[in-house]
Amino acid sequence: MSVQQNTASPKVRLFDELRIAILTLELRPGADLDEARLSERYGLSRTPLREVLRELAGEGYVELRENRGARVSDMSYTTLRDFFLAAPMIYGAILQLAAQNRTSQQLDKLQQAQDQFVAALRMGSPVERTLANYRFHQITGEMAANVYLLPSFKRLLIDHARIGMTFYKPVNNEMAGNLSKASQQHDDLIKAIRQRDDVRAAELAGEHWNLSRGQIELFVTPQGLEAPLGNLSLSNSRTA
Amino acid sequence: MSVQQNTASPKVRLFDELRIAILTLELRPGADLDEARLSERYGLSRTPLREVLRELAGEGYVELRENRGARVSDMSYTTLRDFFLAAPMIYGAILQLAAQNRTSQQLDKLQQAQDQFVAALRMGSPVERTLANYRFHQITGEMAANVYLLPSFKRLLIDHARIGMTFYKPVNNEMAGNLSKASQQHDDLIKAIRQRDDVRAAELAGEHWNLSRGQIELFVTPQGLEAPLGNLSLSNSRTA
DNA sequence: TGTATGCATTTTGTATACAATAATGAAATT
DNA sequence: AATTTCATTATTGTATACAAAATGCATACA
Repeated sequence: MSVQQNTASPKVRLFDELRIAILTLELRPGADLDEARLSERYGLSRTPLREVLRELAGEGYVELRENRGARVSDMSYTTLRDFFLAAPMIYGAILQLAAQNRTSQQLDKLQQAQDQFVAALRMGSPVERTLANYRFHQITGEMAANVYLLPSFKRLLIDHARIGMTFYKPVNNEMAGNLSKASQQHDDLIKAIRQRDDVRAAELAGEHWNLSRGQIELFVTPQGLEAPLGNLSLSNSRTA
Repeated sequence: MSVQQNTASPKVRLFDELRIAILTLELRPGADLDEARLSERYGLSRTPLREVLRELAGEGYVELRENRGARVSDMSYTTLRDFFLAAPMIYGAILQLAAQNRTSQQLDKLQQAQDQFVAALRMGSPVERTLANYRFHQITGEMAANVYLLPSFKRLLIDHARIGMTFYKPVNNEMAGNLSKASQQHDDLIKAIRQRDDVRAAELAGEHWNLSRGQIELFVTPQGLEAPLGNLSLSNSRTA
């Protein structure tokens, strides 16, 4: 991870730590955010804390309810459906624009993010992997640099990270293989973006998305268990 | 306009009035928002005022700069280009989803908004026309009800209103005709949405967008003046 | 037993005072 | 005369105190 970070103001620190905690599900969707508790924990009075909560709400991390405090943005099967509808379109557009508009500095940053992603795949925790992947796509958003697309893109990235934390635990070989495929696709994306090949970038966006979707579906609709119903509880039926 | 509105809390009132003022260019892009002045004007202390500014920033109405106050979100030719890129895609998606998901109550609201739009066309000011059009499309956004698309859609609506205020002043017959065409397209959209015909709705979205784009282009690239260069300043050359 | 009512507690919302930072302008130096 | 420096002023950021609203709980009642 990067070195200096402690110079940031307490407000920025609070903002970032809450963001990370939400992205990594350390703060669960729907969790209540108590102002008094948070302000004490971060050594900040409630006034700036409330401002931070509003800024987080603006980006979709939390939801504010009048006279009833803030909570971490919820995720239901409805939002999962919304996600599946919106993500391919927005990701495609962002990556296409990224290929058109990227600067060479941004390209370097993207490569660094990918290096961290690879490192996280090899020996990192799910949290590190999720954050590295988040960072990779965040940079493509910066490259695209379209003020009208970014709000939705950022919102998608938040929940993609959270969905990933839920569903991307590789329990079998197929899932583990998917992760290395994802890494390969990142490399291909960098190449296309470097060459300013926006058509290829959009194409890769589609492939990357399909892989991601497949991974999620492996969890949402797992292969059914094989034991016949009546026998299921035989081996360890102690109660009743 | 609607009747009761004064029951709202001063905070909500401030929020809405600022929103309207920004949408109608009463507050110009880039304009400074002084906290002290605003808080005095609305009889609200700076604490809740600052919270309102952050909420407005979250939706893209204003931009916050650390230690340097808020200003109305800027518009440049860069953002205009971004707008042209993003708008057709997002509008199409929103209207398609609106046709799929609308409730009958929402349909009624949409018809009311269209009635107000027609009224504004007949005898209203540009401000009323812009706000009625804004409201119409805002309702289609509610119908679509996709949390990931809405942030970008809302951001587009803000600047579409502001661009409209700049460019939709009908100075000739073609422009006036465009407005009645737009109204006709709204009627067609309502019909498609009522029938849950999402394909037709997406198609109409494209047509509606093309009309809007043409209107803007009429202003951005007007027909050149015809007088030859050397003679241009002859008739009223008083200085030099 | 289930439901309503009112009080006590907790939590959120607002105002004000003060601290920190940025903007302004006058004086001094080159 | 132009530019830098420094003090003054204006504006933003934060802490605290208080007001308002919501929550939880005990009691009364059907």
